[in-house]
Amino acid sequence: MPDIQTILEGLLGEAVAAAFGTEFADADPILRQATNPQFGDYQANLAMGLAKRLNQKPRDIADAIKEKLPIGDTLVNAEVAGPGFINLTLNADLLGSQLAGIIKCDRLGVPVDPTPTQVVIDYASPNLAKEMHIGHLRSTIIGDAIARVLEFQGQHATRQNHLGDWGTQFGMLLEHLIDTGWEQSDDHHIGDLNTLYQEAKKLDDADPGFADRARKRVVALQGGDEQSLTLWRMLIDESVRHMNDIFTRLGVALSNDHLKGESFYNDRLAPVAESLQSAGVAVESEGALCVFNDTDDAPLIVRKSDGGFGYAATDLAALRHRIEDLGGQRLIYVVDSRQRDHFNKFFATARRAGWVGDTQLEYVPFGTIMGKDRKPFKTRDGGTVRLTDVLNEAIDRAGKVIAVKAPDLSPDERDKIAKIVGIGAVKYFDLSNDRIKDYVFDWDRMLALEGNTAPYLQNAYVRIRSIFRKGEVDPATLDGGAIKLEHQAERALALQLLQLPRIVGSVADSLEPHRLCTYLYELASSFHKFYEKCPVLAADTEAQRLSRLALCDLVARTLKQGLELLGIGTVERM
RNA sequence: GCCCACGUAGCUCAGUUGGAUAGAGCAGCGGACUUCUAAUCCGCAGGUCACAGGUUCGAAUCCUGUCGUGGGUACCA
Repeated sequence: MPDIQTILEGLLGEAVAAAFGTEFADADPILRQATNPQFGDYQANLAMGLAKRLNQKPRDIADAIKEKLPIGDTLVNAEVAGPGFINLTLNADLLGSQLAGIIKCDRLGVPVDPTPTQVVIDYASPNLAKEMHIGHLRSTIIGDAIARVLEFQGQHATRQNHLGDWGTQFGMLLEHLIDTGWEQSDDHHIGDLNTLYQEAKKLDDADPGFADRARKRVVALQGGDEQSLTLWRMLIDESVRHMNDIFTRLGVALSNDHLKGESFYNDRLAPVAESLQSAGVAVESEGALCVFNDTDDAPLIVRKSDGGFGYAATDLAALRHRIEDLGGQRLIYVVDSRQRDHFNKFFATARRAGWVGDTQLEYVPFGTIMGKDRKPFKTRDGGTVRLTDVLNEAIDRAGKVIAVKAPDLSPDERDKIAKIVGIGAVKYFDLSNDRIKDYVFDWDRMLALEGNTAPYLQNAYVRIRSIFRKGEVDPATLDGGAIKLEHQAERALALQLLQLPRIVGSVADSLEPHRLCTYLYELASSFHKFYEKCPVLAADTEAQRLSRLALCDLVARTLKQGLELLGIGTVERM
C-alpha cells in the first residue's frame, strides 16, 4: 500500500491536470504536514508557485485545484486558506487502514532499498596510545547510529575503525615498556594506558638519550624489525582490549572485524606518493611532496621532508582501499569539524588523481563537547575526561534515581536497568544535538526525566509495557483492523506513527541522527498526552480497548526500533 | 591577514531543506494522582530569530556586507 504522502501527491497531480491540463500534472505539489491541527493534516503549497506560469491569482488556482479534489475515502475536507494554501484533512479510516498495514510488519513500514549502495563508514577511530576519552565519544556514537540507520534501510554498510596504531608516539611507548621489563613479564595486562603514556612522555621530554632511542625504535618498527613488531603487537592487543571494553559498554556495533588501523596501509603509502607524483598531481616543495589545490592555501603534504608519511598519505591509501578493494560507492567519514580543511584538500586530491570515479565522498563533521566554562570539556584539574569514568558516573546517577522511583525492584534488576538508562542518557544527549554544533556537557540535563532525553522516551515505552502486563495481553494477537481513531490524541499518534519511513530516509540522506531523536521525542510526548486522556484497559467498549491496545503496541515498537537505530536500549520497568 | 562553521525565550536546544500567529524542555508562577508507572499531564508568563540590505507572492531558513563566538591556517592526527 502506498504511503499517505504518495496517495495525496497522486490526487493533487490528477486535480492539477484536471484543472489546468496534463502538462501541469508533474508540478511538485509541495506537500507538507500541517503546522497546526486547525489547518488539517497536510497542506499543499503549489498554487503560489503556479501563479506566474498560469498568470492567475494564487487563490483562484488553489480554488480550481480544490474543486477537482475528490472528497470521500481519502479526504474528508479540502479548504483554501491564506495566500493559496490547500489544507487537507484525511479520512480517519484511511489512517486506520494505513496502521493496519504496518502492524504486522516488523519494519513498521520502512521500505528496504531495492538497489542498495555499498557504503563504507569510518568512525570511532581512536588513537591507541591513550585510553579512550570524551573526545572519542561523538565520532563513535554518531557513526554507529548512522551505520545502523543505513543498514536498516538495506544498504550494505562496511564499518571501518581507522585506528591510530602507527604514530611516532609508539616509539617512546615501546622503549618504556622495554625499560620496565613489561615484555619479559608473564602478565601483559596494562591497568592504565594513560599512566604509561604520561611516564613515557615525561622521559621523552627530559632524557635526550631516551628520546633518541624512541625515534630509532619508530624507524625500526616501520621498517619491519621483527622484535619491534612483536612488542608492538602485544601493546596493540592490550590497547584494543581496553577499547573493546568501552565499545561493549557503549553498545556500539564495532568488533575486531572492523579494525583497520594506520599500520594496515604502511606498504601502500609509497605507491600513493609515486602515483600522485607521476600523474603531476603532487610536486616537491620545500623538500616535501605536496598537492596544491588552491594556490594561496597550504598544501596537502603527502610525504614529509624527512621522507616519512603523515596522515594525508594514509587517508589517501585508505580511500583507494575502500573504493578499489571494498567496492565503496559511498564513503562516509565521521570526523570532528576541525578537520574540515584537511578533508576538502584530501577529497580534492583524490578526485584529481582519478581515484574517486562515481563514488560519493561525504565528510560528516561534528562539534566539540564543552564544559560549563564553554571550553573543551576537561576534568577539574584540567586533564582529559576518560570515557570509562563518564559511563561509570552515568550508571551511578541513573541507579540512584531508580532506587528512589522503583524501590521494589531487586538490586540485580536495578543494576541492569541503570546501565541501560545511564548509558542511553549519555548517548541520546549527544545524538539529540545537531551534530555540527558544539554542546555543553551537563549531567543534570542528561539524566533529566523530562524533556528531550532518553529516560523520557524509555519511560513512555515502560508505561506501554506496563499496560500489556496488567491487562495480560499478548501484542501478537492484536489486529490492526481494529484500529478506530476517535479521540484527537489517537489521531495525532496515528499521523506520527506513519512518519517513521520518511524520518529514516531523512536521516539516511542528511546523516543527522538528531532528526530521529526529535521525532521520537514528539512521538513519546504525544503518547503521554494520549495516556492521560484515553484509558486503554478501562476503555468504554471492547472495540475501543482493542483499538487503543493496537495503537499502544505500534508506539512501543516504534520507540524501541527508533532507539535501537540510535544504539539505545529499552527496559520493561524503571 | 585569509578560509570555515555557528549566532533563535533568562538557560539548554528544535524548527520537516523557502510556507500561515517561530516551537519544546529547564528555571518562575498556578493546577491535576482512591482509576493502565506523577520518571506524567494541563494552564500562565517569556522573542527586534545578532544587525543591515537583497532575492521572492512568502525568509529564522537562500545571497551580500557588518559585528560577535569558536575552529583551521606547511610537514601531529
